[in-house]
Parts: sequence; C-alpha cells; structure tokens
Amino acid sequence: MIHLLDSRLHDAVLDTFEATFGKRPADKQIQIQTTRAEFEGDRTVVVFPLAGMAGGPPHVVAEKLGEALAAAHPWIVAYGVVKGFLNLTLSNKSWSNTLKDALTDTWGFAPKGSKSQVMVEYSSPNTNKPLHLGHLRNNFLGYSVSRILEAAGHDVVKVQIINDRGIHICKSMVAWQKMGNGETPASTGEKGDKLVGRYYVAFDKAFKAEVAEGVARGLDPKDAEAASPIMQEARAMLQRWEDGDAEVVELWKTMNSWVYEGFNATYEDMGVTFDKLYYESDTYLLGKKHVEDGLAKGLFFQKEDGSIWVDLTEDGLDEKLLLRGDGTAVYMTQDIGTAILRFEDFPALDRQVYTVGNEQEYHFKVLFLILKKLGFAQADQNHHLSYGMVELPEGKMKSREGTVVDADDLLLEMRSTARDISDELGKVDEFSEEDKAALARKVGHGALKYFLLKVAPAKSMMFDPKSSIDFFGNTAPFIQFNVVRCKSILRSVMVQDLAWSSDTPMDSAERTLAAGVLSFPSIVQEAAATYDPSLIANHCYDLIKAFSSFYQDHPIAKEEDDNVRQLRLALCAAVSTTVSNGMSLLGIDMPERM
RNA sequence: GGUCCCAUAGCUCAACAGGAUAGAGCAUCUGCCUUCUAAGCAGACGGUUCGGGGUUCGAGUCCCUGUGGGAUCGCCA
Repeated sequence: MIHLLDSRLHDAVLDTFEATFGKRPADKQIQIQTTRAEFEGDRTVVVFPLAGMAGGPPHVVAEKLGEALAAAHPWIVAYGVVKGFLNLTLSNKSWSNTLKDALTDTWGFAPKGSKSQVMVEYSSPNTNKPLHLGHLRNNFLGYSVSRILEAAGHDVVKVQIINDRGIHICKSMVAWQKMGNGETPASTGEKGDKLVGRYYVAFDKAFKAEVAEGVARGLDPKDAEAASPIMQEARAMLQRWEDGDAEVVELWKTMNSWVYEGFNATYEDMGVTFDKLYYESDTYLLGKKHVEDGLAKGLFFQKEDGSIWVDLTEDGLDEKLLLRGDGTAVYMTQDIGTAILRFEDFPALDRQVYTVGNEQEYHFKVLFLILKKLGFAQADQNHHLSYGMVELPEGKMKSREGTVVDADDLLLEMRSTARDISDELGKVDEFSEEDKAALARKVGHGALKYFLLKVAPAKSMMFDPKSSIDFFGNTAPFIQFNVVRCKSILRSVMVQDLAWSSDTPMDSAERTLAAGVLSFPSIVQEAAATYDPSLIANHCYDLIKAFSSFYQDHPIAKEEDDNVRQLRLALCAAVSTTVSNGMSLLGIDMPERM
C-alpha cells in the first residue's frame, strides 16, 4: 500500500534515521502505513523495528525521529508519538502536488510491454455441455487476471485449450446417433451447446439404466459398467475417432461446430475474449510423441497391457497413467503436448498461468513434474491459478442431477433484474430502448462479475439461486452509481484544466480520497503478483465508499471558494478515473448515467 | 490413511510484509431527499478471529497440535 508520497517519506525516514542514530536501517525495517482515524496525522511510521538499532525504547526513538524529520523536511508539518507509532502530518502542498501527478486517464497502469510476456489460460471447457456458473467464475477470473497483468506492464496472451476430443464428446455423439432423429440447432431453434449437452445427459441416463440392469442380473457394479453396451459403443467410437474414421470425424466436426456457436454467443455476452485457441485434437498427438520419447529415454515405463506410466513415488506422488493400453490419449497426454507447443509458439513467453479449479491441483502438480522429468526448459515457468468451487446451499452443482446454474440463464436474469430496478427508480426514463438495455447489461453483468471476483480466488464460495445477487451495498452497482455521480458533476462544470493553489487546505476526508487514488498503482502491481482480482475490487469499493461519504457533506461543483472547488473537482476526477480503471480490470464497465 | 486448501459478527466477505481499540455489506432498529443522482448518507445492534500450546515489544496473520468442512490420490476431464 505504498503511494508516491510514501516512497518520498520512506527515503526521508532512512536518511533522517541515519543522521540521528548513525546507522542505516534496511528498506524492510521502514514500515509506513495510513494513520488510524482516531489519531492526528496522515502517515504513520512504525518505530518498533527500528528501536533496537537506535538503542532506546520505541517511544523515545519515535520522538527523536519525529523531531528530526520535522526539522529537516518542511513538508512534514507536525508529528505525534503514541507508543511506538510516529504519526506524521504532511503539508497541503505535498498532497496537492502528488494528486496532480495522478490526473491522467491511464492512472495506475504501467507502460504496455514494460514487463515480460505471460500466457493466461482460462475457460477451457469440454465440448459436451453448456457453460455454467463454475465457468463464469473461471472466465471472469482468468479474464480479469489477464487485464491486471497487462495493467502491470506484461504482454499477455489469452488462450484456452478446448477439450474437443475424448470419451466425453463420444458419449454425446453416440446418444445423438441413437436418439437424435437428425435434430440440429437449426431444426429445433436450440442453442448448439444446449442441444449437445442434452444428449450427454441422455447418454448418462441410458448408461445408468444399463448398469442398474447389469447389477440386477447379479453383476458387480464395476463389471456392469464395463459391460454396458452404450459405454462400449462410446469407447469404440473414441477408438475409431483416433483412427481417423471419416464418418465419426464428420459427426464430431458437426456436433462440435454446434457447440462452438453456442459458446461464442456466451463468451460475447460475458465480455471475454481470447487471443488464440488451442484444440486438444491438435495437441494430443504431440503429447503422445513426447510420452513415447520419454519412454524411449527410460523416463517412463510400460505395463504388460501396453499402457505407459510415470513413476512419481520418489516425489511423494503415485504412478500416473500417460497413455492407455489401446494407445488412446488421456487428459495428461494432451496437456504435456499443449504446454510444450505453447512455449514453441511464443518463444518470448516468460510463463504460463493455468486458470483451473482447485479440484485439479494434483493434476497440475503432476504435469509440472513430468515436464521437468522430460527436461523441458520452462518446466518451472508454469503456475496453476487455482480457485475454489462455487457451491449451492445443497452442495456441489451436479449436471446429471440438474442442479447446474446455467451461464446464459444467469446472465439474462442479472440483466433483467437490473432493468427492473432501473425502471422502478425511473431515473433514465427518457433513455432509448437500446440505451436502457445497454445500461441493464453493464449493471447486471457488473453485479455478477463483482460478486464472483470480490472473493479471494482460493476461497470456495456460496451461491444461493433463491436469494438473488445484490444490487445495493458492497456491489458493482453501488460503485457504478458513485462513479456516475462523479461524471455527472464533471459534466456539469465543463472542466478543462484544473488548477488550484498548492496551499489549499485539505481535510481528512479529502486526504483519504487522495491516499486511495495514490495507492492504486501499487495495488495493481500487488494484484498482478498474486493473481488476485479481489484486491482491486476491495480497493475500488473502499475508495468509492469514502467518496460517497465525502459527497454527502462536501459541496464540489457548488463550492464557492475557487481553489477548494478546483481541488475537489480534481479529487472527483481522480477518484472517477481510478475506480473506472480498477473496475475495467474486473471486466466491469462504468455507465455515464444510471 | 497420505497430500493440499479453508475456518473471522446471525449470513456473505475484508484486514497491506506480523503493527495501535479486528472492518464492510446483508438482516434488525433510529434519523436524513426543495440543495452536485437516496442503487445514497449518518447512527445503533452485533466478536473468546474453531479449541489448545509456542515464537516476540506485538499474532486473525508465523510454527506445532487437536477439531470441523472441502478437494484430491481413476485407463474421468
């Protein structure tokens, strides 16, 4: 939480301490924080870590340091000591001048490409069922982290691996062949991903029935599963697919194209984009090759049935299957190929970030270990951005039990709720129908994105479909509402160049706003370093909440003193820009009016 | 059973690198719209930060241990 004033203060404390006590502390020993509201001052130096070096009790050292700082620096206008805390009051001029530096449209953003190239993978759905609430968290998180890394100066490549092949899609294909009667999205008017998903469910139902029947005949459940005719058909189809059977490939292409059409509509609605798509069907063979190479080099081993494994027991893990006995690929096979291919495609790539749920932590641990065993140079340049599940009150979402919250449905519901509230408040009645719809989208989708992103990624979260997502309180609409207030004020006065005397006094509310604006760049950097959009969300909320309170009892455009008015307008502009920029990193747009 | 993650107000979440009396929102209650947009503001109520040890000037935060919850250890992805 360092801002421009703090870095100056940091240096001043270092120098003054050395001049006073004859020793120079390490950077880390200088701790500067915001002074708590109940004490006088702006910034606080925590003196405890320095007391030992200075050779005195903390409050005495603080007193001496404060006296020396105030004497040496005219911009430190007052100090006070409470226990080992040295509270400093900074001059109006120092606040004003740093605030002026923050008045740019790109405030908080580092120059593009000033840091390394990073690849962020997210979404990566299977092509056998529609996107649901879990995907929404994944997509919003991945997209937001991409934006944050970009804002921190990285060159970001957004990708996904589309799991377009494998047993799962064969299940939908078999079911459609047997029960589909030639249905298409065009013939039914259904979204393609929904249609294919329906047949995946139909497969599961038929499979369960066959297993139950087998068990009733006295079979062991495991044997019953293996004996299930429809499952055998799916396996046979996978084999035929890998053999390049023309008929199977044709059906596969057709059904996948239906799914992609559906997915693309949902992505567009969500407002997420990708720079490059990887398809498992293109990379699994590459993975197979790497696995076979590894086997040849003696890194992996083969069992009697021909299946290939890696032994990770020395690393505290188990043996892991890399290729089935029948030669068909598993998930891990293609992931090896994809990882290596990506570093080949992007030679400048510094690292890869995989946005994938915490249920796959083991998988990625294994993947990264295997890459290392293969001697892959960038094996250590991979990061699994793991996030917690979205759970319903009754537990995990289960597609087979029909408890899945559909992504399209939820987005629609958010828009519609936003529209209802907007109509009820009646503040934009003169908007065109088009503008009203656009506003409802910004507000409704914003509420959903904020809801999912304000929670730290590692935490699992609860979503209760019965109690809808809030539009009041700590929400995106609240933040949007206050930014709209800022914009409304700034529109009304036609600001050009804001200018005010640097000596213009700033009260504590104004200093709080300035501090929130000034610390934003370091928040962006920290969010990038920790892949954590919730830091941005919380900072935006804290800042705009402070503004909302400030707004209540401080006239801004109506302030009569010219200097004070200009200063407050500048604060208003800076808060608006800072919060808008922050929210844009969450993929949330700010309306002009609402 | 092994490994990893989580546990903070009735509920959902914060708390910067270990810093001062742990903060917001929702819910409940009380005030405030003739004044830059009330999707708002101000206030009240609400806590043994899961239990127990330890490290130190200082622990919600770090270490150990116990409890509770989740994930994972598949020829699923």
